[in-house]
Formats: sequence, structure tokens, C-alpha cells
Amino acid sequence: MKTEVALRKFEEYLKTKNLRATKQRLEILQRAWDGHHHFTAEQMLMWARQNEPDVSRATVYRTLSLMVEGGFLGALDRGKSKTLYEHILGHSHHDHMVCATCGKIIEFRCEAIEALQELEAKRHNFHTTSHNLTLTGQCGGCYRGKDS
Amino acid sequence: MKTEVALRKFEEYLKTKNLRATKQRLEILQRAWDGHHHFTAEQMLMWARQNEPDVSRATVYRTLSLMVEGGFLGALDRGKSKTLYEHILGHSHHDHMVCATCGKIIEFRCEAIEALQELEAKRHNFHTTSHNLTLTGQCGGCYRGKDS
DNA sequence: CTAGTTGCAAAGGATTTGCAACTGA
DNA sequence: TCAGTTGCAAATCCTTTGCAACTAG
Repeated sequence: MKTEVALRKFEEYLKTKNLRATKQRLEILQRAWDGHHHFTAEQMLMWARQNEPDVSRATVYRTLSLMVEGGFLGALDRGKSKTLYEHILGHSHHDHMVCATCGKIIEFRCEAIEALQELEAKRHNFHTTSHNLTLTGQCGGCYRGKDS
Repeated sequence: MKTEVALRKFEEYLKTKNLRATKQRLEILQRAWDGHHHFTAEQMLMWARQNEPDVSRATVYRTLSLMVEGGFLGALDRGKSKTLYEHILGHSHHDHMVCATCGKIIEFRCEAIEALQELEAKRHNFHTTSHNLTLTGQCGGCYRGKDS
């Protein structure tokens, strides 16, 4: 989805929630769409400050949370290390493979797995609202070049 | 697997690693097998202190990490909140459904999903060392009784 | 003996929060 | 106007670490 469109959707969303379209919020949404697909709160802070020097770390965190709640961003929680965000509006759901050596993230999508998950959930009388599947290991390059 | 057997395996493991079988370590392993299936570092600290009043928080964390490395415990990383541990020696791998309302954890296992994961990994030339699949939502009870 | 361990308290790192000064609608 | 927002710095929370005093083998 184009930045323009996302921006408009975001403004709509804010309106329905009685939240204000401040320059900080709009700036952050735009950076989320323009920059790299995956980013951390700290990276976002740097990007946002290039256009809006006075954006604070607190506002970045507050806005990223807001955007996750609103379904604009997905959060890839990696234990104690920094959370990675990615824009998801207009993207289909996907899962991740994370290379433990170089940090590369490979996205993949498998309908069959999704279907089986729901089957399992039903079997346990569980109502899924979200799910997270992450494979950890080594990408092709790192595996070949490993020193172990 | 019985506590006794796990204890013996743990002692063997320590020996091969040139690590010492201290009373703290053995105490913690036993509590990991006796107590609830899932536990946090803080809970373990309390349990261990019932028998060994002088166990320190630091030792609990150090020992839990050691046991995860050795394959005695599994760690269920839940973002920013406390890590949950579970003993896994002699248990088959499984995934989790977490009730967002009451915190209940349902374990499940699906060979087909596991197989598909490996298929996807191969397709992306990725070498998986571990994976984590967690469904978040509401268990039967909480879903029925929800107030939304 | 003596290398590996421990307890303590201080340090860490990511994220959150209280609050008084702003600002969009 | 004035409820929603912001920036700042201090606070949180879980977990890790430095170090001098121990202790298993």
C-alpha cells in the first residue's frame, strides 16, 4: 500500500478514535512506510528526527503502540531484545525465519500451516486472535560459511 | 521423566561440562521437576529458598540458563514479560496457546505443522535450529464469559 | 589446593510513565 | 477553549554482571 493511502487511513482511524492527527504521528506513519520493511523504535526515532527534530523517544513508543493496536504495524517480539516493527496494512499475514548469525529475516507464508493452526485451536476450544510462528536457525549463506 | 532420573542426567551433564554439582544447582533442578509445569525465575527462587534459604536470584537465573542450554528446560519467551520455563527432558516438542484473559497455557502438538515448517525452511534454504509457535486468544471459559 | 560458584548489590537495556507545558479541532 | 499530546527525565521491570568471599573435587 502506498504511503499516501496509508496516511489517509491513519487519519481516518485517528478520527474514529477521537485522537489527534499531530505532526509527530503523521511523520512516524510516513517513515514506517518509506523506510526499511523492518525497523526498531530507535531507528524510527532517528528517521523521524530528520524531518521533525523535536520528536521524542516517548512519542515514538507511544505512536508505534498506537499503530500496532490499529492494525497498521505488526510487532515482531524478539524476547529481551528490541521489538521489530513492520507495516502490514494491505499486506497478507506472514511468518518469519530469523538467521541467528546475521540477523536476516526471511518472510514466508503457508496457508496449510494457518489452516492446521485453526484446526488445533478448535480442537482445544480456543479462540485465536493472533499467532506468531518464528523459525530460528541459519540462512543459506551463514550455514555454508559457518565455522563450527 | 522422574525427578530422580533427571537429576542423574543433570549431574552427568555437569560433569561432561566440567561444571560442579552444587547444592543450589541440584535443588533448582529438582524444583523444576516437582513444581508446576510452567514457572518463572521468580517462582523458582521462592521454591528453591524453601529448602535452601540462601539461594540467590542471580544463581537461579544462571542455573536456569544453564539448564536451557543443556536441553533440560525449555524457555517460553513472552516478549517483555517474564520468561516461562518448563522441563522438557523426555517430553516431546510442543507448541502453546496462551489465553490473553486468564493466562492459561494449553499445549498442543501437530506433526503436520512441524513437517510443513521444515518444508518451508527447505524452500528458503534455511536451516532451522528451533522454532516457536504461539497462538494468542481466549480459552473456552474466558471466551464464553467475555464482557466485550 | 584452586578453578569454578555464589550472593550481593549495582548495572543494564528496552520501554513506560508522571507531569507541566503545549496544541489541534 | 480544553481535552488530547508532547518532551523530559525519572522510574520500571526483568535480567545480567563485577567482585570478593566461598567450596566442590
